[in-house]
Amino acid sequence: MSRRSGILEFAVLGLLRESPMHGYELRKRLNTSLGVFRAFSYGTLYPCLKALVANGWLIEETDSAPEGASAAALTGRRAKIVYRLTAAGKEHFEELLAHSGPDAWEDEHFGVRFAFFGQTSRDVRMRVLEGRRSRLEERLEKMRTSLARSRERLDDYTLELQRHGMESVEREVRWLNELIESERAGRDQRAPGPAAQHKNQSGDTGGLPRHRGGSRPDPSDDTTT
Amino acid sequence: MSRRSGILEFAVLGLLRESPMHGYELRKRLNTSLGVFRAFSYGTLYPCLKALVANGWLIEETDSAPEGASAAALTGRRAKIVYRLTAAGKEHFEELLAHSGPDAWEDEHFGVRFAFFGQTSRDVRMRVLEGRRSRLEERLEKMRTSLARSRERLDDYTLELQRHGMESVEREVRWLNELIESERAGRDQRAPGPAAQHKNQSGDTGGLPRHRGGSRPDPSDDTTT
DNA sequence: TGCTGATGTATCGATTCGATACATCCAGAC
DNA sequence: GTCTGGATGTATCGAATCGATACATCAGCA
Repeated sequence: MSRRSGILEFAVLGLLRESPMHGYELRKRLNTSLGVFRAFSYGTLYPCLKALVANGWLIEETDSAPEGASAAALTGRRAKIVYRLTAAGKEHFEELLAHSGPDAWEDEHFGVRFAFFGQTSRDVRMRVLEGRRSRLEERLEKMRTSLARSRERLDDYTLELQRHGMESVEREVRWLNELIESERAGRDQRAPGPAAQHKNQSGDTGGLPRHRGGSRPDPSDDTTT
Repeated sequence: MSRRSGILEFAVLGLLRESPMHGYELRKRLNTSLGVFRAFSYGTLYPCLKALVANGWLIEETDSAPEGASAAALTGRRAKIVYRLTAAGKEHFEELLAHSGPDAWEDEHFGVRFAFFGQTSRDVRMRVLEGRRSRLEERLEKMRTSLARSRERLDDYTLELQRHGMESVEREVRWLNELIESERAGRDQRAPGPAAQHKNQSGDTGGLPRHRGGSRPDPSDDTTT
């Protein structure tokens, strides 16, 4: 259960909180709804689901008898497992939501955390946003240093690569600034309550930092895996 | 030797073409000079180096006797292996450079390919740039579709995540457009020759697409691994 | 003197990927 | 009518990769 699967677990719990789902659908959601960030494979998802069930956070229901009442057991229907969040699972997810430790703003986690900001308390949101920002600023600093050190021996294309990379990070920081700003502005004004549906009021709230970048393996790509 | 190691091989060969290096330095370069894209671990790099040596594309030289002439073998000095490109290796790299197949514009490859554009022929550059662009446009299309399908049931933060993701990709496309533009403009005007040092002439050439996004595991992060 | 941190090579277990097998169902072509 | 392709759906396996760590040398510096 390394860095990665931690966030998978979080995402699965979060998605199932909304409604029970099949593994298949879960994977699709993971790779589209949750922002362009990461394509988890079945080889990762199914073991994760099993682990969550073993922990008592999920239960699996075989959705038998889709039509006729008796047809169910008769035909020896295919498995079709629907995963549902248990009370314990919900509680566990709530705990995870409340964490705002450093890894919440690492690349692998931030996008998913952000996707569930709707059910995250305002102060945790703030901490994560600010943590993310300082993380990126550190990164920028390092990029600047290393660029300064090596500028001379680099050719144009490499330089352009560097420049563009930095610009992207800078853009992301600006974004975070807007988001933080708008969180500050909205203070005590809007309840942090779960799943607020305030539908993009006036301007727009700001923006979210592109998680793993605007380019990833193409989550919506239905390469079976 | 899956998708990934293919590009590692390419990058290693390319870096060693410039000058021989230790594995350690190689890794550093991989994670900084080559743009913010990917942190390869030693567990991947060293096996890769061995494979390249086995193929005859590299030779390893133990850089003995750093100071005194005889001190070398005496103390049983530490290994310190310098990798150097062989003629065969150089030839192989040249071949790789000439390829412009679909995977050249996949996320994992594009950044590295771009970093070596200095020694890539103009038409290959064009093909890769255009391939990349259409790849991203496909992606955008899918994102739009999936967003349209699910817009209603998504909360603000999720929506914002989507929006930002798309915007990043759009930005990247614009970038590619500028790059393609400027490649077209410079046609027959500047020799495609290796490592052109035309130092960012007037405006700027355009930009390169952020490879794995403006945010990656932090290549310059000296977490030993 | 001894400490710390950069340089440097190397490996190992755990995780994750990518491909694939297999099965069901439906819609549209023929 | 039935056949075929594609979406849905569960599941596993070998290979690739990661992340951590061990180990060793050397420079600076307190």
